Amino acid sequence: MKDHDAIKLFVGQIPRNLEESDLKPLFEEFGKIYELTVLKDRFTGMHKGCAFLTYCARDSALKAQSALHEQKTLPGMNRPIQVKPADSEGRGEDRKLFVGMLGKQQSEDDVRRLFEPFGQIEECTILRGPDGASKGCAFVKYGSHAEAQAAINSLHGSQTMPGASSSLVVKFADTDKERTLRRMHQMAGQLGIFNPMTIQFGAYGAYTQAIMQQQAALMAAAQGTCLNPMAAIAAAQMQQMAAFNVSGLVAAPMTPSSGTSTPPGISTAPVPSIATPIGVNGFSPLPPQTNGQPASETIYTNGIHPYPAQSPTVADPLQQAYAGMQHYAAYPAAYAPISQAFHQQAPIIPQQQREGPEGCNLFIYHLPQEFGDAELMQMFLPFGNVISAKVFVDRATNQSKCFGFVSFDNPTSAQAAIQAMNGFQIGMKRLKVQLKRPKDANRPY
DNA sequence: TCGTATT
Repeated sequence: MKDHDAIKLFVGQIPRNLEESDLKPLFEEFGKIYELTVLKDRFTGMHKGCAFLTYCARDSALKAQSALHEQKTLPGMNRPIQVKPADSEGRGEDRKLFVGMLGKQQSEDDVRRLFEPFGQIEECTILRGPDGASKGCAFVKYGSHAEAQAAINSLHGSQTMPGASSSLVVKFADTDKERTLRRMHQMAGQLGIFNPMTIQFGAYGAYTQAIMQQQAALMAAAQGTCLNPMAAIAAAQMQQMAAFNVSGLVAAPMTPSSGTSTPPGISTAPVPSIATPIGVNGFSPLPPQTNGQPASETIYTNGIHPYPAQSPTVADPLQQAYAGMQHYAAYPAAYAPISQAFHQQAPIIPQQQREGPEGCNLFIYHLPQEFGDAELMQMFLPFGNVISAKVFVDRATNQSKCFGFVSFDNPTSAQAAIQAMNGFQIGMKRLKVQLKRPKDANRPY
């Protein structure tokens, strides 16, 4: 039915209105298709904009890749179609071996001779330092996974090379992903990033700062437009609260039981309170509401507001902002268990809609590294009804790329958000908030 | 630095 060495292709940048039957003709011209599957969300059935494609013949896949990959843009897409081997195919890593515990004086030829009996060697590289001295290890790539496996079976631990401290190591080389992960862990070790305490405080700190400054921006806007004594009073009150909150949050110990012998914030003891919502669910770090105001409901549905749209009036953002501030002020560790339970029950509602109407979609750059979709949403909620908030994430590292999109359901909210948030300082950076580039409307049919 | 999605 299909070649034993067939390649499964990943196809990206597919318009979400195209199904298998629409795509088939496009790909069939390169050969007989064995399987073509559009990826769908497992719960909602939502089209993910990509597909897997396997031809019966390996050659067809290669032809399709070279003819289509980055070569052609499907209607309605901004970027060219992607056609390349799926991640599951590995990047040749499944036939590449890492060889350790070689003798320092062994050459590439020596290693080749050792590995030749098990198959066709495509690549053989000794790892060397800057001075050219062997590091005692190498990469050997075979033509197939089976050959590589045979080499492992026969050679791993089979002998000890002169000058090596233990027997020969022969294993599959790390995949790119494994390498990246390893690097991340190394960096994390140096920076202490993966200490749960640190990452939570990092997120919370930046988030708090963003909220505080956001309040200031909102108040400035309110004062500027209203010239109303009440606004001035409200502003003064909120500034006071901001000061209170900052000191309360950052300086106070987070739990009564932690840190008797370590300073607050550096404790390595388990911290069940604030840590859990962010770390486990990626939810907003805001605590449960205590005052009956609606501003924080969104938090518990992972940023999706379960109620009809808030009106984008001046009063509404202020009210919400105010409610948010009270949460910070009032948040004690005692809320932790409630907060935790609440978060665990929060429904996961996948975002159905990504993009709003023209003029409603914002592009945001210079986001703090630790901001996720939820924080982005939270930050723009005061300006109107947020349809979606998406932070771009590097797929290999799961790290934010520090930019994202926010979509409102109306242009007025979008403009208000630009007014208030563009140039907004967070840490060392200033947010860049602008309308998303409109996708090219005048494409020749 | 412009909606990236890998069963």
